[in-house]
Amino acid sequence: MNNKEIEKKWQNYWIEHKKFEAKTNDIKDPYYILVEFPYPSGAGLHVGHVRSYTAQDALARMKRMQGYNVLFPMGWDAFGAPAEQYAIKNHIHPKEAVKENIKTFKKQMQTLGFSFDWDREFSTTDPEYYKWTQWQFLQFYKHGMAYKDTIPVNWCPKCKSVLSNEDSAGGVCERCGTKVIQKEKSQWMLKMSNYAEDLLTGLNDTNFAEKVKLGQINWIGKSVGAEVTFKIKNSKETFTVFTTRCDTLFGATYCVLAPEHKIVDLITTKEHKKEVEEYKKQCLLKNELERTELNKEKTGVFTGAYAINPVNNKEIPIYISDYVLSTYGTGAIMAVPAHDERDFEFAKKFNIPIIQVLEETTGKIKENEYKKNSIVAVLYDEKEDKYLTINWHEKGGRLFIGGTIKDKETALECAKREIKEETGYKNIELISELPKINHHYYAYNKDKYFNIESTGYLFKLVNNEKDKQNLDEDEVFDIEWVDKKVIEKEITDELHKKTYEYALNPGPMTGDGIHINSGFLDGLNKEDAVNKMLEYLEENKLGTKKVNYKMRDWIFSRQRFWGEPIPMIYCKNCGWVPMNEEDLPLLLPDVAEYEPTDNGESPLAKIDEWVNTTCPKCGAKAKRETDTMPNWAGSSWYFLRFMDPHNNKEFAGMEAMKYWRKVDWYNGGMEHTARHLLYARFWVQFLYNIGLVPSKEMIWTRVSHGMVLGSDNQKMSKSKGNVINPDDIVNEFGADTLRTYELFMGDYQMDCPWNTDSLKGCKRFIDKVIRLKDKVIEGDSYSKSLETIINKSIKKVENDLQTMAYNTAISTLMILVNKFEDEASITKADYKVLLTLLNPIAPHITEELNETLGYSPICESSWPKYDEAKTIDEEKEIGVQVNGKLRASIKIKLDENEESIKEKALNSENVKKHIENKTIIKIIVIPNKIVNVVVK
RNA sequence: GCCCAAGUGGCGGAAUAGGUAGACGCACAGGACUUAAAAUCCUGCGGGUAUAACAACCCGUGCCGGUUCAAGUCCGGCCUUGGGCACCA
Repeated sequence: MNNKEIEKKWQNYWIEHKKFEAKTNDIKDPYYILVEFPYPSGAGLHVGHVRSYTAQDALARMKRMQGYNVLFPMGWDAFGAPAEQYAIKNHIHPKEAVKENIKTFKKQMQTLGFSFDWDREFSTTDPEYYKWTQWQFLQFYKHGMAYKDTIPVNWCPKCKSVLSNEDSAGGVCERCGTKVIQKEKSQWMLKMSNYAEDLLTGLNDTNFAEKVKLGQINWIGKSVGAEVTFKIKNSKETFTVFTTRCDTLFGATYCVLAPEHKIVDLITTKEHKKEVEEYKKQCLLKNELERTELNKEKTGVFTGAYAINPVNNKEIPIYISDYVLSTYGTGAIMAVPAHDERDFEFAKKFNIPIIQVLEETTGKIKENEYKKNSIVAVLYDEKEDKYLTINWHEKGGRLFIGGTIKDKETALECAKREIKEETGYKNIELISELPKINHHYYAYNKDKYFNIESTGYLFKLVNNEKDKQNLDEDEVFDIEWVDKKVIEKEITDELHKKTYEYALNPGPMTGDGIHINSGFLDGLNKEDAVNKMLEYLEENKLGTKKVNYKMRDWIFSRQRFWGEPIPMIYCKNCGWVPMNEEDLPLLLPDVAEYEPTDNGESPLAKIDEWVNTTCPKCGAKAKRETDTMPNWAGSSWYFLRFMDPHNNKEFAGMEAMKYWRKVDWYNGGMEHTARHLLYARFWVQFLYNIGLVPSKEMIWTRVSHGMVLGSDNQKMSKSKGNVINPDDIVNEFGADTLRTYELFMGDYQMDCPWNTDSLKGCKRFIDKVIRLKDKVIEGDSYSKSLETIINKSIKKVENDLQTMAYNTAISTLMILVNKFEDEASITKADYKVLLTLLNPIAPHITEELNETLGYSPICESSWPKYDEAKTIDEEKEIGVQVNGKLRASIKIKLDENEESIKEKALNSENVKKHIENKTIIKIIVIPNKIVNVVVK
């Protein structure tokens, strides 16, 4: 028989005998394996799909043999724009296109032998399914979790169409290239922000990969801070800012309001009205991308108003700028340019004072320190690209110019004086004053500990004119101009090093340190100062502790045809009224035109007989909502439906869900780990809170796979011509070869390029397995010579399949096969165990070969057990090192005593050579691993 | 800019807990079988010094430094690539 016949034979066998049917309430333990259901595109199955489905299939097949009741379902996430586009073009109903595509996908999946339970198949576009998606939306609405709000959307003025973020990448319409603008639109929203904290803490009840959890955490974007209220000079208005750094309040030198902030118009003075109006207008013209991406240069205008800093009553100017978002926090900030990147940039541009309130600390703090103020001056010669340094040689190494500030002298005067005294240079120009540093050190010549506040300066050399130096007796050093490299290598003093860094990269100090210029916070570090300030604000009713999240509410409306209709009705008398639950599903109409309307309404808006209805509450004439749900809706709960797919009374029965508990193993693409998973968890948590699912988290482990790239290491795409069609591979090499190769190609969780030559290697491996059958002799126990490697292999393959190390599972089997080949004959038992271990990966050929041995099908047998004692070699070769270098290897018996190992090691010829005339300091023996002889 | 992941032969990739780096496969080279090809089998395959051959030695897991008897693996500092977020105060 050829490949195709064998594959067909077994695929039929599995289906006819319902081998993969998952029965709810089986007495066996449940195990739910889920792989993201695909969008059935016209392009057919991608080799990337094949990789993850095969991986999950292998796990499912092994788990079944291990005695679990495995639920391994498949379905279709078939709503979405491509089907709608196709429909517009060809004037057919998208459901027809979807039907065709599903047929293709399913056929492809079946030729690959995936062990899905097809009895549970459904599509999100089935009315029996989306009925429940709509029903769940109504629950959101009834529990106050869905509301309408006006939100700006991406709008293409030429296509007259609302665009998703993907369709408007780069700020232009994907189809016609017109610049996308923002248009306000009333949309349905789900109050997901209410769940921010629960979605965060819920992660503790999951076993997601760390990076997946991190993705969730970042998306939620929790930050703890304070809201502080500012009064306005000569006005009754106040405004509140959100800050995570209330410890820097003494350093606030201005405030910024988002241009959309409500009080802008109320506080803007007459003199500034025009500018403010103009700026606001500009902001409106910009689309979201321009506001965010074109952030090279800060813009903004002064309102003429002054805020009163509540901690020191200083008057500070209020600006408006679009670098403050109206949608986050309070839409207003206090700006601390000395300690925030953005504020620093803005302050530099608008010449706003910068007040340092936090000093970085360097050196080690000691008791009984003497305090003083000093400077470090960096003098730069632009022409030579060199810096002036003082070389104390052994007495203190290389430093910049430093010195102590005298009484009645400013820091700047001190810096200039020191340069002149120590080096003689007198024509210098100040470039910048650098942030102050709090430094602790020990002075050998004085035998004292010092704590200094050092001000750094960067000067430029104007010319080489010099006065005579004016040195103390103990000041013996060389003055040297050196370049960057020397500085980076030779200046090791922490204070000078740090000063140099500041000179090189002017910017705010955003790290930790100790507070200065901060009244009651002086001397505290960041954390303590934050807490103390919070206390102070709350005591004096100036502000409160506050938590903010980046995560916003979920915009749930799409102006599309091909999505679940939102089951809401607008009545002039009653407002928005939910449909009666018993009237669900609200079906999509059977029409053949799907062009959007000119004003950006969904295509549904044009279908009068569908739109016009009566109010469920008062019976008056009313209109249906014409927006549909986003693609994410149907996929937010499909894994629940798989637990009870034919239920026509509920979306899924509690009993069934309690039996299956949760998804044990969920595999999907990395690109979905943030949003899809977050939406799904939110959906489940809501259902849990209203008592409809058994636990708050319904997914236990989430893992992600790498992409299969083209052989050119690029993403596969038609335009690059590097697409591999799985059908071609199955035709030429067979499904088992393709499956084996896809798992063998590399680390499952990493991207990996396709290589047809490598695939041929897997074909060779399968052929070898087939040829082994000629060596099989009777015998129902393992050959003595193969016992150890067989036990080892069972252990390794079993372990690898459940840790996604598919590639090493296969290499283990290759090693086993090579070993079998070396034998003159192998027993039936030997062969059977090989076939069973390989079966999850290559199910067809292994079933066929197994049948020729006269055994019952592998899918009806159980997974082999290994004997731990027989997985260990009796004799082992270990390395012998001398001073960490490998010099010999010796054979040892399992658990041989240390003395005898040492003796063997020391007696190896090459080891003897290397320890000759040397003293053995110690001999390290790591049992069964290595010996290291340390000599001197 | 920030966060995450990854850098190992000609290539895909191994290396469980710090313990013989390069498993397994591909490609390549030589040989066997064959009229021939395919298939199959055998041998070699990180770089270098060296040798008739063996042995032996040196270097080697992105770069620099550290910890350790011992580092691909741990620590500190960089560089490069890929992915995610992107003015979130």
